[in-house]
Amino acid sequence: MTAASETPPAGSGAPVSAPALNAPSFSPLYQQIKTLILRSLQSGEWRPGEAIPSEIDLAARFKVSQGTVRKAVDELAAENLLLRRQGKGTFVATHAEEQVQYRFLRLASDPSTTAQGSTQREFLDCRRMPAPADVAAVLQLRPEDAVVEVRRVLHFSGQPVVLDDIWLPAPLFKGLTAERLSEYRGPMYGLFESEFGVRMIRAEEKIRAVSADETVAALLKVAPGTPLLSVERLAFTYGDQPVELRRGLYRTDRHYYRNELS
Amino acid sequence: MTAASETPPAGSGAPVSAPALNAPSFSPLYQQIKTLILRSLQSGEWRPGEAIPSEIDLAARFKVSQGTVRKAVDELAAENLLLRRQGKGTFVATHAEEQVQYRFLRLASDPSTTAQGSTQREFLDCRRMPAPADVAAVLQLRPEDAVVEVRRVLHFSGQPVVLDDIWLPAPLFKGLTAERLSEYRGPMYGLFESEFGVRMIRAEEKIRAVSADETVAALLKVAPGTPLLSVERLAFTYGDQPVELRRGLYRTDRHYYRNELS
DNA sequence: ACGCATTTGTTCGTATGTATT
DNA sequence: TAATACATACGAACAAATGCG
Repeated sequence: MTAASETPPAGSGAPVSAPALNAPSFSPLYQQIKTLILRSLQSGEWRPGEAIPSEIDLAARFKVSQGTVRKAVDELAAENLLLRRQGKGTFVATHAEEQVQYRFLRLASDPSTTAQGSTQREFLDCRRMPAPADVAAVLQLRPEDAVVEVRRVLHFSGQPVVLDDIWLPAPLFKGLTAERLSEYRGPMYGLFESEFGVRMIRAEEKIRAVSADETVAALLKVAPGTPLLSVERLAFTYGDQPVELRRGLYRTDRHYYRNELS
Repeated sequence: MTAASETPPAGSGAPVSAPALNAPSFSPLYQQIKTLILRSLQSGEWRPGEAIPSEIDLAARFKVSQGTVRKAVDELAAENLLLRRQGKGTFVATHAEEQVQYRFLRLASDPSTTAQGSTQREFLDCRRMPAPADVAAVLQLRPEDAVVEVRRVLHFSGQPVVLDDIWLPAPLFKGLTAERLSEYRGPMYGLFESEFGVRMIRAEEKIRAVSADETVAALLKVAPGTPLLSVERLAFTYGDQPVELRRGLYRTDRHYYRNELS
């Protein structure tokens, strides 16, 4: 991998990679710059919510043109890792201090019913334990590794709507307690960012329909057997590293999961 | 709306819009070009699967630089309306002849079970009828307007998995019959493109969990009361015009609805 | 209130690289 | 090999939004 800072291209559009090798590991300059920016994000050089250096500064730093930096930043912004604001700068994406809370929550409320009342969070449990086999598998842990297990309920307009069971690799979240979760104002991923330095940048969800069992029914205040949406989310940080497994059960009598296709 | 072909910008970056009006209807050049390309797509000047003119040709036609055309095309490609292929050209997106069939179907199969067997479609019904009130509302029709109602079942590896009820504005789909649907090889939206000139470019889905009633249970071969995924899709053509309402019920015992968050 | 500096956004032009036919 | 088309990269200038003095 030819570092751009090592081999500044000569005035014209000279190729950057070693021309000897015919193919396997070539990538355009802007992709290399993108990787370097990503590395700085991952290393914590710039923190969530902060501005990164201006395009001109980055161009000088990497010894490339502003346009090349621009294309790299464009892609990172398209992936929601960066946020561009004209006249102000380019900022590291964050789950905290965001206009719309819950960047990853795709729940919307029925128009016929409640006009988005307040949202409360209720933490039922937060304990350290050995990873269950299935959890360990998807989080790429060994079975004996410890995880933090969290159970919580989200209420909208006073009604329980979401029951979440969450598993996190314990080493990354030392000191996480129900108290800290309850005290924190704002989304859980915001807490993870600021207190534990773990940034969720992407997630995959698998959605199914299931029946409420007795326990779940009591927590969500529905009749046993009520159909619920099962949302299994695997969330990733930089480098496609899975750092959270979340199994959610959603009441969909007054809410629905919205999705856009294109 | 200042047409770019009317007022070619002077050598430097001169403003294009009438400077008298202080605000409401200004847009960057590339956005105007994007609108013009969109108009040509909508008018059918280029058909799905076909190549549009080269960037250089478009630049000459609209009297702008290649870079400006490029930015317009980039956005249309990002919205999946166009498809760029290096060395070959830029093509109008299509639902037919696509590597992955069913561009809009987010169903994936459990790894533990079947290795993606063949998919069969079974059309149970296709009739013309007055639009039900709720259907008319979301399709922006008057209650007396006619719609085509289609009911079908999708089978994967021989098992019924999806039951779809579909409503289409009848005037746009004259001559649509169960026979034509059955005969056509490939996705339904491919048929709509080639036979009726209706192109689905975007859709919104609302997902809930529901119980199978007697009728549905029989069709999907599950026990009554089985939880099913309810997927209500509203599909749009150019200009954000809704042209299809689809209510799907998915068995999620061997499949799941997958979604990516970022 | 005004203007200035900073930063991203837009637009042009040119040249070269890579993929396809 | 040559022609064509998209992809990358540079440079330059001006526009628009923001914040500060």
